[in-house]
Amino acid sequence: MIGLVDCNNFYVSCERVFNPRLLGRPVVVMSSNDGCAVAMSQEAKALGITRGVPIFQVKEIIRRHDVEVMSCNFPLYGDMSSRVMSIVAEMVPSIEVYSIDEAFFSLDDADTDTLHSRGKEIMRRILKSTGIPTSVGIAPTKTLAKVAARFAKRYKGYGGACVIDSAEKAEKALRLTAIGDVWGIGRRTSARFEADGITTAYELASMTSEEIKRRFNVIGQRTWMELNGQPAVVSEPISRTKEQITTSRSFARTTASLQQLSEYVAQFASLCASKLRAQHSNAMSIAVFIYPRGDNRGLGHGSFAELTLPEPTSDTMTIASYAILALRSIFRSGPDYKKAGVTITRIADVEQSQYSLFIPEAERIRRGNLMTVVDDINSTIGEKTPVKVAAAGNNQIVKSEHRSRRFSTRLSDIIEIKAE
DNA sequence: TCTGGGGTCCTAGGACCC
DNA sequence: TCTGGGGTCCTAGGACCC
Repeated sequence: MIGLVDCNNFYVSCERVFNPRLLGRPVVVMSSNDGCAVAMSQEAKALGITRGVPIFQVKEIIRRHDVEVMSCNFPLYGDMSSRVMSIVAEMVPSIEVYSIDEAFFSLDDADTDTLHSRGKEIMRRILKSTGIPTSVGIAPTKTLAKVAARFAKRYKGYGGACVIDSAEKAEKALRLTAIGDVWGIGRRTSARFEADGITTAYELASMTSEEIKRRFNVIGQRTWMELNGQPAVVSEPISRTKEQITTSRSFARTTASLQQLSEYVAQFASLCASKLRAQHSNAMSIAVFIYPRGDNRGLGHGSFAELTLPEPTSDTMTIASYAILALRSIFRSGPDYKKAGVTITRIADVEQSQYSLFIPEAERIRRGNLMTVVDDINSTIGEKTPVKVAAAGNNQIVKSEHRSRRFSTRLSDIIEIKAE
């Protein structure tokens, strides 16, 4: 059997751990730049605030009901996530961390009572050790475990943990699950199904395999198998190296200045480079994109440029200077820009990188040593004033007006308890 | 007026190889 | 006038996830 542990309203729950004043109240955590709602407490959901809605559209609800709005605080959520995951890892034979707030795990026993109580025990330990409430779903496949976890969340009777361990239970759950709520079936695919009169997960699971093969791609076929209890979604090896690394932001204020954009792009490139070094890789290619105001889809004509680097590298200075070259090739004076980003691709492990014959190895080694020192400084004493390329400037890019402190990762932000 | 960010997988089509 | 067959690799775009 496969289990799924899913943290409830994760970002909001993290904020509540360190700020009990938020308990029992409507709370919204906003996306970067304080733009959209990305996590809501139950109380905020009840007021009709939905995930992804722009904050300015719900201003009136926020004002009228005194909703607490928080800027997102990823260092906090990331740290809380790894605490939750390490607790789960101690309690199960194997774990696959699927996202910041979810993990699949394996369970070898098959008895329903044991499964249910083990699920509850995992929830209890996580809550006690971290303060984060969770839900658990257990079933023969990942897709069914997802269904089970939704049920655990939705219906109080399960006590937070739901087990699907028979055909009858699966059928009951699938009949109550809308097609678009199935893992792997998004907006586009569910619209296609609905046009054919298929509205529940049960109707999808009941199709014949010929029908599925004729009408859908392999993803649809896998989903169908999983709903019928046959595992088809393979496990990922833990901590795979990334094949693509992106850093992008919307700006607090739009800008028409090449100088300003160059600083932002240099910052994004630097961040990409340090993420690259953290996974011990080099990249061969760098792309820069800029969004003019009014272009929400992005990537209008001439707003994207990709360059090949002289050799595989993770050197901040090389990557930043190529990023600025790429930016200059697409920048036009006139429009206001509201967003930019840098993506590095063609990533390979340092040991497997094939370097240029014409760049002296000594230079490569010197740069590598320099980056190691920079990373060391920044990870130990560079908290507030990190060492960086001068081209990155010193400007705050995004708006983040309601951010909590980095309680669990920064000593100067540690929580204080005052005696009355 | 104001609307996130960072990923993965799959597929079709082009380029290329022998 | 007539001109093969079988394959790999890469990339862009679509769809999806949290």
